[in-house]
Amino acid sequence: MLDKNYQPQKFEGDVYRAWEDARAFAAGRGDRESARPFTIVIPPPNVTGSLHMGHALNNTLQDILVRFERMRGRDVLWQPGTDHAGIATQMVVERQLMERDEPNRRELGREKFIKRIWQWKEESGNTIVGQLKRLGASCDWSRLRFTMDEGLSRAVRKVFVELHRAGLIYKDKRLVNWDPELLTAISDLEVEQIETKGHLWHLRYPIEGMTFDPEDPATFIVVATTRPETMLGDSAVAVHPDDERYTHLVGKTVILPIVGRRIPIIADEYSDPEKGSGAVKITPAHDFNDFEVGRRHALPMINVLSKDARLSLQPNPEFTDGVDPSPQLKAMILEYNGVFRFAARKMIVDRLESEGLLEKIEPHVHVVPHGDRSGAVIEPFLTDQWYVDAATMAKPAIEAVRRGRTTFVPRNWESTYFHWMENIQPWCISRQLWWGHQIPAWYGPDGEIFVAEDGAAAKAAAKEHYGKDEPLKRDEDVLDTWFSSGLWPFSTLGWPDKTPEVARYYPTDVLVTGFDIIFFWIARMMMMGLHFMEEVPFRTVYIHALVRDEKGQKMSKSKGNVIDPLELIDTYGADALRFTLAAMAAQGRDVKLSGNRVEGYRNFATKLWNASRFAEMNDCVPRADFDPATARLTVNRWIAGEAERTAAAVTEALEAYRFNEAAGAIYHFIWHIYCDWFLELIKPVLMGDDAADKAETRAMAAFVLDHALKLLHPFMPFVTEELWAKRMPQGERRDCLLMLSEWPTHAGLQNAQADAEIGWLIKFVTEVRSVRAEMNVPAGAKVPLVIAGASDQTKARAAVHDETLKRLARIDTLDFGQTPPGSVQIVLDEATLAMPLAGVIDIGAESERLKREIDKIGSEIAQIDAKLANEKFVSRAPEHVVEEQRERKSEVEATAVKLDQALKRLEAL
RNA sequence: GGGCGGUUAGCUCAGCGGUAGAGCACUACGUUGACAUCGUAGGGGUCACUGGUUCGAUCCCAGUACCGCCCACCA
Repeated sequence: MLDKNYQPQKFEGDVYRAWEDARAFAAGRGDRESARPFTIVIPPPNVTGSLHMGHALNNTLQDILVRFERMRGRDVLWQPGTDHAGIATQMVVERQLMERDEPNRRELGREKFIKRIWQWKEESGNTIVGQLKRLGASCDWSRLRFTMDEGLSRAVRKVFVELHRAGLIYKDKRLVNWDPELLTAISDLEVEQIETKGHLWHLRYPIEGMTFDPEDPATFIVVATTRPETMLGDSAVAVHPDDERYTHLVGKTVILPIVGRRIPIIADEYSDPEKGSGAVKITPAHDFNDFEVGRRHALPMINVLSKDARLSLQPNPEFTDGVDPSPQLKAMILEYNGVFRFAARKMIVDRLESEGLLEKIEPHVHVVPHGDRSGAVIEPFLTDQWYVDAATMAKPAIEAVRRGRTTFVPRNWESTYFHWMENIQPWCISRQLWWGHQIPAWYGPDGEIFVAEDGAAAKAAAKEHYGKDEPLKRDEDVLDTWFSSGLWPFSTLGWPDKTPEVARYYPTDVLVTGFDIIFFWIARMMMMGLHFMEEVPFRTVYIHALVRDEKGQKMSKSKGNVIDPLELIDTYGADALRFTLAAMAAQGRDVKLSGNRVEGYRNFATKLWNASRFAEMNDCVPRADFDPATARLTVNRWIAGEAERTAAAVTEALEAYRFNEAAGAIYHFIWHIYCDWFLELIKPVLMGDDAADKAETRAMAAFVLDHALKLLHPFMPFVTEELWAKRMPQGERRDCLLMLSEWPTHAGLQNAQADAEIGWLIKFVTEVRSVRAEMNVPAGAKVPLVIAGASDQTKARAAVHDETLKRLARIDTLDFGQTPPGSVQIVLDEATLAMPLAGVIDIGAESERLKREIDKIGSEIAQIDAKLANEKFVSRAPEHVVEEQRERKSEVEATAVKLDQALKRLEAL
């Protein structure tokens, strides 16, 4: 017996356990050995993470696909796992140490700190796995992987070594995005450009050989800068070669204020005459553009900052222009060193101002790079880092998408992918962190680098190189988290071992993810997959939207507009949340989530629950020997056809990744066809006493309900599985789980005659109800009805469905004959439905109603006439469109005639 | 600066070269033998604007306005 109410909290956990107990999620099940595999790798959530709405959407869509294909008989592998998320995780544990007043990271030391993180990971690292289970995710959990598992770490080392050997990984000294708070390099992608109100300082640099006079512009050159503190590291002033204002100065030298260093005025096209003063200071060690200018002109790169963004001036020849520092300079260095960058800015501006070297300060809006994790202003910083030659590796990855070996859905994301890949920069992969894959590179005493998969191999290589054993020191840095994520589609399958899984499940079928990680992740997987597996990692990339709040804003903790999916699951059930996300996941549009939408779909689950209760109460039990194609009753033939059409629509939509259309189709079928009409139409049969009709109808009601449960299962797995089992007469689970049952693929159940007849029936009932309501006939009142002018077909139909019509339209007697005087009249095809309600209704109102109908239909006739009178329309529009209009015209005209007659009858009273 | 997307009912969104749709909200009625987490009926839209293509445009094309996102850019 089903409970009276739908209460998802009561069974979702049990249903999930039943699936797990049956090992229903496992790939390579015995019954699917010869089946085609279907593979999805999960975008691994951070171990630190807990389920947010983005995960909920992402995993719901994957689960829908996976359940759909599993029911279609494929051998499904949905490969789960989590990501070690280098910076994020390290920060979480550091924060925890701080909160607990425990020794910090540095005090602990690397080894103990890493141990601590592992400990944390064991304790609370898998909360998100439990949360994904609550969502209903049918991953093969027995294959759960973590990016820092030994196997995956081995893959990382092998990839590093091989790419290094191929010259695709190299070490280089160049500017990186340096996070002075986290004290690590980060990649371009981890930098967020934030528009900031700042200032533009115009500085006067005195020209050598002239006596500086603030009143005489000929004695100095003005440079504009947003970062005056970096002027200590200037090594040139650049002007545009064509800028006539400055031509006479090119080749001259200026004396860098405060420092006194002599630096050249150079001509370089980088300088933009429109910007600032047209002359720009060049600080190669602290600006990406200046770095390039510096390289072109072989300028010294003078670093004036420390790793934590304090002034750090070295009185070396580079800094002092080769001369011994003066006592004043020494004093200045002492004064400035250790001053934080923004404080230094003020000190320097003040000093320049006092010396008459500050021309003006303008307010200035510009974008400033910030670290996406720390929020700190990023410092371009000159360091040694490891890089991947992304430009080379991108080439096959671009080609693969161009040739359609991997396809994006929706297609337009391909241009985003191409644009980025074609302009890709060297990828900085080293991070000055402790948590992650330590770079497999060792250094000899003379700095020689030995890249090898382990220490022993490095040692051997060193021995061969030096001719004897030398002490080696391992690179302390770790790899960018995305380096290991890039291997995910094959490292999770056991690569570099030649496992059966690699052979069977790679390449994967589809990757489901948000557009925000196209660059971070998709691009890297493409590069790595093509290089190491010589095959794309996935055939299709389905890009879904971002989930926003109901006002369309991105959810964020700071805005406080975060909707917690787990709370929605608690309140409405996982199925309601899943269905909402699927129904709103139209391609190319963000998902704006509102709570009452979820509530609406919870109500849908309730509806289904109650329909199942109805089936239960009426002994509508599936019968193994029942063949829906043999149904005799029109209503049963009709519903079978509708079920078949719906299956086709859902299937087609899912194949095209149109989740919202698939969801819409099954929703409409269950609620508005099966419940609203079919169940109402069969009540008289079920209450009646024709045993054969009853048996057929029960079997059909059960068959179609099962069919609907299957179609709905990918979207609402819990309630469908529960109903599948519980509504059986024994109240016991069948040996077969719904999730492992077969997807409906019937054909030949449609029947045009049945469709027409039930269509007529529905129109009949709807029209009568509508007119009753309009005429204020009390809802409870039963009225007589006479059908005038009925054809034989109509008479037959009315006779067969006599009880149904009476029940649904609230009619007490249903006869054929002439329209009685004083009737409310409805034109239905060739017939007129008359309800003799003289005395009950207002004749005037009825006459008004008929006139409105006549007006409406008149304007439609006019519209059609205008079209048909248009010679161009008749000659140029496709034949079937013209024919359609002609047919429509004759139908509508016939109706108009009948309406006129009806009105005349009424007025004749 | 480069690119992408959006503008359809009060709200959130589908859709489409030929009668404009859903959910929620709203109004009226309703304890009809699954369901008030419901049923029946109803109101509500110049499909942002301007041109063009077409027999016909909400839909295709161009432009405009507004909104949003991505990439680039510390003068």
